[in-house]
Amino acid sequence: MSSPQNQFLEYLAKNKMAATEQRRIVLEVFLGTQGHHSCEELYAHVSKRDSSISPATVYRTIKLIAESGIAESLDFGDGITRFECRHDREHHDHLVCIRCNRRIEVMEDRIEELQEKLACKHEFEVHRHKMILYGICPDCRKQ
Amino acid sequence: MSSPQNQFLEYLAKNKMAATEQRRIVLEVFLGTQGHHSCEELYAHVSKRDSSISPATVYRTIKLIAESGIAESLDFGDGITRFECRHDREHHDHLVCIRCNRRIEVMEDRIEELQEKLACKHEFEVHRHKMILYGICPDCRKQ
DNA sequence: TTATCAAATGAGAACCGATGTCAAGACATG
DNA sequence: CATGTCTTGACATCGGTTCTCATTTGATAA
Repeated sequence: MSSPQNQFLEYLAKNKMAATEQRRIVLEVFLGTQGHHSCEELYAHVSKRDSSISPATVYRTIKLIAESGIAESLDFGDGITRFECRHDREHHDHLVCIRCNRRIEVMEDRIEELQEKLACKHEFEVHRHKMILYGICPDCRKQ
Repeated sequence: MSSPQNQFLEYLAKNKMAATEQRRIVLEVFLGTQGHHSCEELYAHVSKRDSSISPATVYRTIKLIAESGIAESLDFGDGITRFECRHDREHHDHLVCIRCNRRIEVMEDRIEELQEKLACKHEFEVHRHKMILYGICPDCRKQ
C-alpha cells in the first residue's frame, strides 16, 4: 500500500483536484497527530506551520482526506466532528467515559460478525457502522 | 410500572420542579407519537394543541422527559436530535439507509452480551450505548 | 383563600460548529 | 507563458439548540 501522501495525491488526481500547498500541509499536520481531533484543534496545529491558512480550508481539506479514505470522521454526540487516521489501521469502536471524556479504542470481531449477520437478515447492505459504549472508565470509578 | 404520566410527575416532584400545563401537554403529545421525532416535529404537533407554547419550552421539556427515563435521545449523525419513547419498550438499535433515510429498529441479544463483556474487559461500567449500522435498505438496493 | 417567592415561560438574541459566497490568487494543461 | 478552472481567505450565513430576562405561573405557607 502506498504512503498516505501518495494515496491523497492519487485521490486528488483522480478527481481532477489540485495538489495545493495548503492541502499538503493540512495532510502532513493531520498525519502528525494521534487520536481523535476536531477541525478546530487541527486548525491550531496548521496555523503554527502556516498562519495564513484559514479555518475554512482546514474544514474543506479534512473532508477530502476523509473521502480519500485516509481519515475517518467520528461523532461522539457532543456536536463536534473529530477525525482519526485510518491509514493502515484496523477498524475499531470506542468506549467513552461520560465523566472525564476519555476515549478508548476497542475491537471485537464477533460483534462485527453479528452486525453483518443482523444487517443481512434485514437485507441491508452495510457501508459503515458506529458503535459507542458510554460509561464510567476505571479511573473515574475509583474516585 | 406506573403510567408514563405518573412517572414524569414523580420525576418532577423528586427534583422539586413544577408540574406545569405546558409540561403535561408536551408529554401527552410526545406519548401520542410513534418512532423518532425531532424537537421541531414535536413542536409542530404541540402547537396544534396549544399554539402559545414556545419552541424553547418543547426543547426544555423533552430533555426532562428524557432525563426521567421516558424518552431516549437518538443521534443519527445528521445534526438533529430525535427522541423516541422508552416506556415499557425493549432496548434496540438502528439500521439507517443512507439513500432514503429509512430507519429500522433491530435487536440482537448476543451483540448486547458481547458489548457488556467488552466493557467488562476494560473495566468500564456501561451506562448506555449507541449502535447504528449505515447502509442501503432492501428497497433502495432494488433500484 | 390569598400572599409570597422561587421556578417556568415566551420572545428573541446569542451561540457555535460548519458551510456558503465571492473576489483574488494559485495550479495544471497546452 | 497564457489560459481557464480550481482553490483560497475573509467573512457572512446557516440551523439546531441554548441562553437571557422580564413576565407569569405553580407550590407552599399563612
